Amino acid sequence: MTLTNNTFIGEYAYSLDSKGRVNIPAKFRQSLSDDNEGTFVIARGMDACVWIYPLIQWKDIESNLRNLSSLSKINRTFVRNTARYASPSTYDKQGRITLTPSLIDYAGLDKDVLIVGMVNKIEIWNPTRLDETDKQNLEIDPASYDELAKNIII
Amino acid sequence: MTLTNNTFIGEYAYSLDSKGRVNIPAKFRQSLSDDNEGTFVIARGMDACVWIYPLIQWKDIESNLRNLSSLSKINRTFVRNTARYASPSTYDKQGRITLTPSLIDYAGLDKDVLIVGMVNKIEIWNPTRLDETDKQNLEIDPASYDELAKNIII
DNA sequence: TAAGATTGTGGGTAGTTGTGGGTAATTTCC
DNA sequence: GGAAATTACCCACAACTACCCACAATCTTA
Repeated sequence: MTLTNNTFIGEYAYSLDSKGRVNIPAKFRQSLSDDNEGTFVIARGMDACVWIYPLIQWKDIESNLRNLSSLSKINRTFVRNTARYASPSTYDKQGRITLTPSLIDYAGLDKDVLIVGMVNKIEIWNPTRLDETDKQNLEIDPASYDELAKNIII
Repeated sequence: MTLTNNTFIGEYAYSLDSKGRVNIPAKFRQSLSDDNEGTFVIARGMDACVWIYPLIQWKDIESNLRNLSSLSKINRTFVRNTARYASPSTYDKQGRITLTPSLIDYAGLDKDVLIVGMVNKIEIWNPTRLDETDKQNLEIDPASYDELAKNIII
């Protein structure tokens, strides 16, 4: 059963092989609409993980970046930080994408990885790091949850 | 996999040889549309790096410069600084373009260089200088950064 | 329950890519 | 005009990547 196109939920324990390849869960691949041509864009996450966007989602980001004039220093920095660590990756016949050494290093990935659906994108974690991050986030100020509640109905 | 035409993302560690040549990453060359005829325009970056535009992108910039009245002093200065150090460069059979000594000097380039995709253009950095620039940019006011991020959903 | 299809994982191979250097053509300068 | 320097073009090789095949485990279906 496929939910909405290009929407990803759920958590999967997969493995990263010696060539830097990870399988994209079949459910996620099925959710990917055809206009993505089997391609994702991998990038640095804001947390210590890898972010994976469907191609068309990324194109949206890209066209926003394109409209930022490089005359302004802050724009240059923003574009550089966003684009620098991103790269397209098409999955092979087995459904795997190849991660860059730089991203594997950034996310501290080892053989065992955790793949997490984040609705409009996918995250790849070192399980240990995700645990640590979870613990830190337990201390989130309840007030900021209240703030969130204004914007989303659960 | 090719993204949009004339769009460049990702970071690559390449080398500048004794003849002043740098390879343009294969992914970037594939992204270059045919009407560029394998030609880039190299210029001084606003940061301490070399900027590389696809030819047709540069033509666009040229026509914008053309529209700046030379009555204003700042316009004259801007046009002069932009045009002065720019020059076209076609890549050879191996995919390399030749940089001018003036630009190599300006960007302080050595053997090891970092090639960064900036969406509509390419930057070539001395890795050490980029590190330094990154550190300086940490001091950017977070508020203005957030302002940017507000308009771009990542 | 059993057979078939699908999915995740490992590894081999051929083609591509990055890098160095050589030679011929072109330009520059005296 | 001719010598020196520079530039453009070509070849070669090593490293890497993309593509292919194989197999075991799981899920689906009759």
